[in-house]
Amino acid sequence: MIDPPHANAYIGHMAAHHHHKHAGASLAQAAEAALVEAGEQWTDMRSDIFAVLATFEKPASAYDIADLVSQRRGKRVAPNSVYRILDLFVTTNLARRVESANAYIANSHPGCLHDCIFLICDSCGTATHIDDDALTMSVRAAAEHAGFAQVRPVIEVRGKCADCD
Amino acid sequence: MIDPPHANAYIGHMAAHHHHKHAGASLAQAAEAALVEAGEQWTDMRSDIFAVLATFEKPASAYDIADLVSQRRGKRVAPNSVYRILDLFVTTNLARRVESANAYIANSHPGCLHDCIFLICDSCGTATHIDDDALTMSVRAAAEHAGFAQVRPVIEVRGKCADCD
DNA sequence: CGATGCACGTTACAACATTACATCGCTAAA
DNA sequence: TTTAGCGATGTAATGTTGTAACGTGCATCG
Repeated sequence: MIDPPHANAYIGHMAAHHHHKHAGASLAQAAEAALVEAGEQWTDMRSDIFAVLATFEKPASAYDIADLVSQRRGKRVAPNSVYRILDLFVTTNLARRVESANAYIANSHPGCLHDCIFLICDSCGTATHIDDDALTMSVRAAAEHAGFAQVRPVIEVRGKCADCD
Repeated sequence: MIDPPHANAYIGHMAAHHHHKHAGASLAQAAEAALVEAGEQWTDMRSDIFAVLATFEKPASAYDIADLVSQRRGKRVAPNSVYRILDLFVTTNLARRVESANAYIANSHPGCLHDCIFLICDSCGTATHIDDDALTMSVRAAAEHAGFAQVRPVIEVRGKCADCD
């Protein structure tokens, strides 16, 4: 089976659902709601860490966050504590880990669960994300076809963004 | 535009070209040829590092490799040196970096250039890879559609392999 | 009141990665 | 033949990312 050369052209699928993209206070509120919904507490520490994470344009390392949260609280917060909470955020879908950057980024629509595709600029480091469920579902399907279960796709694209190009 | 529910089903594309999958000595030979082809030298050190890398079933960390190469040579080889050579291997397509594992894996068909999809088992750590050019081209296209250039897709799927499932 | 559970603190350490500079061996120009 | 240059590797130090083990404070509930 051979695909014709044009078979791979990008079609521009859009997800079948619509997102309410949050920002600022609205985002924090949505995050709190999602975390409580998951049966977890919205503590001061978690709130601070989420707030700091949300201020970043680029994926933030746990250490970046630890530094800023330390400043904000006037007291050293160990990376350790930050990792614990970041892990919680990732499992509850409030944040994502960007594997190719060893860093984290706030989910701008928490509570809305699906795979996403990150585009990370090698020059300026900013990350944007695409939602293309057709594509991510195909990746999942390919993995399952190969006998994998409980799959968690990691789809990231490194390159030059439109600004840095 | 809304995709019908079945639109994401996995179709099972195969690449339009055929690979000669190398193993053992044949693989080392192919690697040497590819490196020389790229205008680089095939030194003893590079040969040893490639050989060690190729023995791994699972993605190998630079430190894993450093340890084994040190044994093999009876003399400490610093991680540093290993990283240098791994970087070279990655840029010349003799090896791939598995971002979600901070580790490297030999390319079983060096000289054959295309994106690949890794499946990494969370239980046993083994990695297999899928070639699905339709899928990877779609990812590239999606990124380019978003204004990215010089794109380098990182597509990995974490999960449970058929054996560990 | 005491027991339990959870969030967070503290310390130490392990794992991954880079930087700067030194040395060695080869080759090409003087 | 010397020596200047260059690529590959060695050495040492350091930076960054991630985890483990264990302690403390605080709320809730019997």
